[in-house]
Amino acid sequence: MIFPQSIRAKDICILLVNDDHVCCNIVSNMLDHCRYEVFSYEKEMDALSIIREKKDTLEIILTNVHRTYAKKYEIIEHIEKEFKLQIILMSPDVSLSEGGGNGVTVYILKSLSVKEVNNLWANAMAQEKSKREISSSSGKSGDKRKRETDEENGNVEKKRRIVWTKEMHQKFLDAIDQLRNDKVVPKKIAELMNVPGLTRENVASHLQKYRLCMKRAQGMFTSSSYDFTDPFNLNPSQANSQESHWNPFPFQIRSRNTTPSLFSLSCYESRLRTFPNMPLLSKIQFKPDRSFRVCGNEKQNILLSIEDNNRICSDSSFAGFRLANDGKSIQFGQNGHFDDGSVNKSYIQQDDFCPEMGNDDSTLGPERDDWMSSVASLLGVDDNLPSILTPQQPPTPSHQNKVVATTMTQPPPSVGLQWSDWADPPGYSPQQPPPPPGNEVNDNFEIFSDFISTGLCELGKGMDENGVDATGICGFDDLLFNNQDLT
DNA sequence: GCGCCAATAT
DNA sequence: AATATTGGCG
Repeated sequence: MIFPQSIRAKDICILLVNDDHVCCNIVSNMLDHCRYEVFSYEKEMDALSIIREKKDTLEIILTNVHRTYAKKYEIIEHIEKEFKLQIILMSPDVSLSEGGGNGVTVYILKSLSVKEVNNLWANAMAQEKSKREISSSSGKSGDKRKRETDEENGNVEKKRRIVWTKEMHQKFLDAIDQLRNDKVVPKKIAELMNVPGLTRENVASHLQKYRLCMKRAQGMFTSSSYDFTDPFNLNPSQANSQESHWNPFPFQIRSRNTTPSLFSLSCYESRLRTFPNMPLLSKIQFKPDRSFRVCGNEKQNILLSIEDNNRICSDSSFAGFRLANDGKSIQFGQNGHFDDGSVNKSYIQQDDFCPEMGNDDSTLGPERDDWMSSVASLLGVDDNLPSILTPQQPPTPSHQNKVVATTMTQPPPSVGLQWSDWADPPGYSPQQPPPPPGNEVNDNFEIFSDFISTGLCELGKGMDENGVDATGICGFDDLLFNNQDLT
């Protein structure tokens, strides 16, 4: 763990010692909004050494001392004694606020609400102000020296680092959109955005990065240009608009999620954000006794495959989708086996839908419904997916040893997505992978050999409700694409 | 002076 | 990591 080197004196410098990310986020957002700096740190002991190192710039310690941490009082007292810093303690543990913990200025009981942070912040501001007034009136001479180097007004107002909030970025995008026929240049964008204090340089810098992202994103997909109107990945997000940091890379996702019991496919979410105006596919859930793999090929497409009982690519376990090489279509399908042993490699059929989702072929369980509506939302169609998914020509066992690729009906053209089967993109020649040891037939390899290569990654580990180890979900941050770590 | 880009700084 | 700054060039 490396503490940010950029730590420096601002109006107030706070060290946030926290292992609770929700908490961290709330606080961070608040502080960002107030233009204060906050640094989070996870390990108490590490934090202590940081405090020692940075004590001259730190003014408040905001800490979430975990109740299981044996030395919690020690730390608090230590901070108090050694550094004479304000301590704000957050804890879910009521008893902490009663006994022990000398030197704690404010207690916050978790979980934390925005309102509480507001109050806290007002409090901290007030304290700081009075402290400042005192110190500036008592140590005038020292201060003056500094002031004088600032020349005259003493109000050079160091250029405020602008924060590209989602709103601002949206304005930025809107401006570009308005300029669609004109030349898109920083000056005009800045004018159209009409944000006070925003300079041409600011916009130029942002534009530079925007274009860079565009280029990278384009490169992700094959040849043809894909219209990324939102390479910054902001539009479809319902996230807190106050959030100041956005993810410049379209396909990154949040951190690893190892929810036990039921996994939700967060990686899909981020994937789908590459499609403007498309609703997020937020929930596809799998039973925990299945394992997942996310594979990437050199074209940066991804898909999700499901292992059956920890055996890779066994009988009838595949579900997933991938971006077609036109960059505008999504292909998805399911591997199905017929009674006579023939394999249907690429269709989605209503009646034996998603056995790997934990449903019996005949069952229309809630999970299936979830899945269906997820796919529906993925495709931007209404929830009546079954009618869409009904194959035009239902595959029958008579298709012996033949790949059945059922073409689906078209979704509304507005979405611009095409149903298609798993056919390889033109000009694509898959490499024959070595047959996996012990597996006579490996249908998934046959179909998806292009995906299953060096980019393959094992997903996070999780436990199911019986304590059985199950492989969970991963994010793109675990993936290597083109041998490049994208994170 | 502007816009673009890459490199570099904060 | 995100943004700013700078310098070179058209």
